Amino acid sequence: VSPATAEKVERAARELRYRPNLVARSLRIERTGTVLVVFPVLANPFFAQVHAGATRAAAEQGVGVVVCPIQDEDGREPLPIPSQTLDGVLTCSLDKSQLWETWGDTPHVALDSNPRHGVPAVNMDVAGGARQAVDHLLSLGHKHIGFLRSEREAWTFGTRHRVVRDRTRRRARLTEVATSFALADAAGNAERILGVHPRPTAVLCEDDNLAVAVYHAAHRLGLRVPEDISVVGCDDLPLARLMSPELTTIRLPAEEMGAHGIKVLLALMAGERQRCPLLETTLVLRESTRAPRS
Amino acid sequence: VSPATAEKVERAARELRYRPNLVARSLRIERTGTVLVVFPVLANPFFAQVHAGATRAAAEQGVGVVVCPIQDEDGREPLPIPSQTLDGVLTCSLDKSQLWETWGDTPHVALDSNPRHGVPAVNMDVAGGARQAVDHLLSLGHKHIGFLRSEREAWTFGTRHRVVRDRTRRRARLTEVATSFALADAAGNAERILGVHPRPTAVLCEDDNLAVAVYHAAHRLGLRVPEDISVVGCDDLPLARLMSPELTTIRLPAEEMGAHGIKVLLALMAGERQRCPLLETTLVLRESTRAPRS
DNA sequence: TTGTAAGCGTTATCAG
DNA sequence: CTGATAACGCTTACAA
Repeated sequence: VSPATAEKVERAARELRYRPNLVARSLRIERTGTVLVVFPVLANPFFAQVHAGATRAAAEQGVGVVVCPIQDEDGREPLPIPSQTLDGVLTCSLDKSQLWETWGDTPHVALDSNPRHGVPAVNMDVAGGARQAVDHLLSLGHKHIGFLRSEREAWTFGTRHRVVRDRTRRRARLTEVATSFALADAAGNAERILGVHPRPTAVLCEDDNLAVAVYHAAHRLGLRVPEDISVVGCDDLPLARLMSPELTTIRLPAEEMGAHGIKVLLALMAGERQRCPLLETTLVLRESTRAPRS
Repeated sequence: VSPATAEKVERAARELRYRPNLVARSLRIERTGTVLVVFPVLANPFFAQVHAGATRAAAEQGVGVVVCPIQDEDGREPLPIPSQTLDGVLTCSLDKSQLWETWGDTPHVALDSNPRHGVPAVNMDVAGGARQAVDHLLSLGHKHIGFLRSEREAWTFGTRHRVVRDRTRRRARLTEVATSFALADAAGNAERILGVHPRPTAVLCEDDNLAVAVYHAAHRLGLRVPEDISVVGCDDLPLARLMSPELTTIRLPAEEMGAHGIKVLLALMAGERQRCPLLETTLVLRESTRAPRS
């Protein structure tokens, strides 16, 4: 374009306060440039990390990301889902296949979900992480392990549950307590698992926040971590390094999963179906685990 | 419509797997039925409550809500903002007027923000809440109050800061420490404020999470709450009732603000400008405050 | 009750 | 390099 006309056009645009109509543009080019990321709840640092990874990966391709949770923080009340004009949907930690119909045939990739649900899934090696955690406790000599697990049904929780049961079989006693992630529940259930007789010498938690509840309960019961009770968390939230003693926890590649999910989704939108490798998880050893008292 | 034709149409629709194109529909009716809610960060229960209120109020009018944070959890890295096709924008706890230009002239209401920024603002009585908290401590007889405040500039923090300074003037000594909300910072700064000589007998925190950090620091320094140090939080997160001792904190009407914000926004979209009353805040007295040792 | 046509604001194509 | 025109898929108004 000639610089002269370009200038003329730009001035006219400014004078008329011209704003391109993005809806019309989307209609014409047949894409909105936006994908939706759906989480169970908003206020969880793990999901925030997934989101950060997804958002940055999407931005690299000029795609925007908006978020929507399906529950409020108490984890009870379902929240309405926006039926929006979107290029794609990325769900995280949701197994509800009924929910997936909300978006008809818009491209959909699931993070941290059952890979057998017909939706391309990007997953972390949840089983491997759990295995490392259990093996760590067994190798320290623990013979009675508590498992403060999620009462919610989900692929992650299911696989973790299975691994913990299988791996402890004939090697240690296992005491399970199911809980919601709501703080009040977690606090009560943490006390319950520490109140079992005989008491477990170590507790495995589905989540770092639950580990906080266990610390809290231990404190109330006059037990010391890790002298009286070892604790292992999951997610490696920033919080984990600030607890005293610092929390041994399973690190999950949250950001990486978010970024990877977006790549698979964008590929899917372009018509290509990609292979999805399991993302690596590692046990981060800190101060909250040691051998049980003899 | 005749039931016969209706049936015929519906069958044809099913057979052809017809999906209405929402973009085309939006172009024609000139609205998308979606508003964007923007928060500083994702993983904060306070914002989650605001979101729940906003989402439910919007759903009542058939409007969907999507969310977007402008920072990642560390509070450092800015995240890209989706420039989307939206009917309106609700920002929460953001003062950055530059950011507001992102949405051109789409209707915009600001929550918890400076009312003098030309954008309709729905606010809580932050000043009143802070006043109650300070007065409570003064009436207990505290003569040296610590204020663990946010280092970020924002309308809320500014007003609270002003109230705390004005209200303590000539009535108590005031020791201020500014901090970010990042856990590592908070932990360090909590220790700093308790390390001051002479030590404050009470600490006021910008946020319940900061109060957790203060509890933590107190514990490390061998101080007991509230015998050695009184603590007051802000937000009344679910967490507050689970701390031991239970936290005295300023309750902010988060859900109400979200719902009210949506109402004002929808009215604005319809062309009406509404008055915005200050939403009530109350100090919730629990166990973390008492008179100082004499 | 059913069918037709115009128009929303873009982008893309094709003459001038 | 410029200007006119069709098409995206829907809603709405009006005619058959």
